[in-house]
Amino acid sequence: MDLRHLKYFIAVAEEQNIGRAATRLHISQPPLTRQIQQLEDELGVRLLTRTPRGVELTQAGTLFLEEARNIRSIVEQATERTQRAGQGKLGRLDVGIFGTAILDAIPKLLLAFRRAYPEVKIVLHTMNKGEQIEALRQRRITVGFNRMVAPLPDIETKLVATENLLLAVSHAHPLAAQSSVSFRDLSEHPLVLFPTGARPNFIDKVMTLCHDAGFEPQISHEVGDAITGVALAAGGFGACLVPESATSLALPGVVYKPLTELPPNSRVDLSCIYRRDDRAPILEAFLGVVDHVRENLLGHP
Amino acid sequence: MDLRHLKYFIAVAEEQNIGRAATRLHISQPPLTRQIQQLEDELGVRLLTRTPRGVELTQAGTLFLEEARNIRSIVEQATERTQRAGQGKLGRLDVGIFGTAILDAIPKLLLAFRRAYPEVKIVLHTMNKGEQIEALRQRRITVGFNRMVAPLPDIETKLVATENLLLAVSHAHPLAAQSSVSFRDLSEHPLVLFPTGARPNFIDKVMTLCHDAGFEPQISHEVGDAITGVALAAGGFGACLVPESATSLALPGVVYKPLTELPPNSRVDLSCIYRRDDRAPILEAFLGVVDHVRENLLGHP
DNA sequence: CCCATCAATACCTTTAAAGTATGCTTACAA
DNA sequence: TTGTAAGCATACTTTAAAGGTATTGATGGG
Repeated sequence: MDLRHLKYFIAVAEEQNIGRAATRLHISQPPLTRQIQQLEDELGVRLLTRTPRGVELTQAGTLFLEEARNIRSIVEQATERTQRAGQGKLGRLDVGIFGTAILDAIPKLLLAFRRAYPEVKIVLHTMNKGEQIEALRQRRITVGFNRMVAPLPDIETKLVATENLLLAVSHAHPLAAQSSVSFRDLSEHPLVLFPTGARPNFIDKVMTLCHDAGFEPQISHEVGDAITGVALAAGGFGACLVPESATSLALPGVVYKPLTELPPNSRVDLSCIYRRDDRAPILEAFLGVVDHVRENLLGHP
Repeated sequence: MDLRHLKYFIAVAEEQNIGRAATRLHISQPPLTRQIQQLEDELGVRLLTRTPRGVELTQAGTLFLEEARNIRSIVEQATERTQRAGQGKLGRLDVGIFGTAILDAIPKLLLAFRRAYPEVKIVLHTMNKGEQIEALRQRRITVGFNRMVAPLPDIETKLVATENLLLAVSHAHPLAAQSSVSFRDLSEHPLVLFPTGARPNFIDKVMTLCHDAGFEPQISHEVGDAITGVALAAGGFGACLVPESATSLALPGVVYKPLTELPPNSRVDLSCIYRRDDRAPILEAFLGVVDHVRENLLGHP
């Protein structure tokens, strides 16, 4: 049996007349007669009774008509769903997230993507940089978000945004009282740095900036993530350099101070990473949204 | 698209290798490659990524695999259901019923049929003889049950059972006291007859029997149906001749007396009627059950 | 660097679907 | 009753498409 048989049978059943059905199907009558006979033979069931004015359905034929219409509609739906999946409009996107970006840039991006592709299910996985790269290679995620990604042969990197550096300090901290804080002022105060884990990371960035500015930073603590860092700053354990998006972390007792006289390249980048060989339509769609959002929503130089 | 494409795609998806899938499908590799390409072209969707070791599914391909399996299973089910319908095992049987036979023979028959063909829905329609014939011609029913059916060119008749005549009388009736009642005794007593409506009917049968026995019956009342007739007999309005199956009607005050010295042909028949040109498998099935039940369950000479 | 594996392409064969012509049955009308 | 028209079925031809064989091209492993 064949989908053609179903189409033909539906036409014949609806016209109650093989000749008219043939006209409607843009074929001649004899092949249609034969296809219907073939269908009946294959099922071993008489679907039509031949009358002098045409044909009429048997009980089995009536049932088969319903079934045939049902099958055709299911095939149609399957086709459409597959096509939407092929256009990246239907399916699932596994995303690796990490760091302060989840406080600002990532939600904006994901919301924009969801608005454009509402039928794509977004699954978030919190993992650090090394885990993200591993997960990309094993195809457990399709995109990851991270900062300071070193180039890799199989992983493509796409800049999503750059942010200014701010200083998080307790309101009791001496720098909190200053109307403006220069980057060089940091040489006089112990710093809380983050994150620990895979290098190079934000710590290396800060160290480089300090060296470029001509001083060696006093390191108070190295902690795992921005939240811990800001919390320590709030508790007076030191000043903490954070990307702009961390200001969403409104912990009690914390003030965020802008910095003046920053060395060049002091902005921190947020990138998304994905397999260079991945041609999945959902990824293409996502990267399109990234481009679009970067131009419209996120701050950049 | 074609069911063949689905079958081929499922094989390829399961083998993850076009060559192996071709072997499994008993065709060679190139046509299979082409059929898959054709499917992809038609959908406009890439379903497979070609790898050096074979192929693997894209996200859209994974979705389409599910859809394809689903469609095939639905087609399979539709085929089976249609075949069962073609064998009279699935569908609907509209039955016209009437008279005292609904008290005994018809329930036995319908129960036997339901046991043999549990997936056939039986719909009962109470209608008299004329209505049954009309309904058969209009195909509103497929079989009817009746007594004393005159031959008709388009309606076939099949004897289901014959029954003896009994006399229903009030326990206060003079005949109730006799140890045996002869048919000729009826000449001395007024009779309640039924049914009114389409002739010839049971009334004509009784009249003919009386004439054959050499007397003119005294007619007390003519009523619409057996239940009314027996009720009148119970009330002392006269004796009422009934088929054996009416004894299921155990109205208070009624006794059923067998008759002796009955004239020949005194048994009453129950027949089923159906369109002579009807070849519906469910009807064939039903008639088969009728034959079977008549031999095993119902009394006959 | 070559070989094995596997998909893709080119070209030919075979199957089956579509077309044309015609026959057969039956209802309807003269 | 017979002629006629409508409509399905059959016989035969054409054409389109599925399948086969041989070969090429790409890629990872030894």
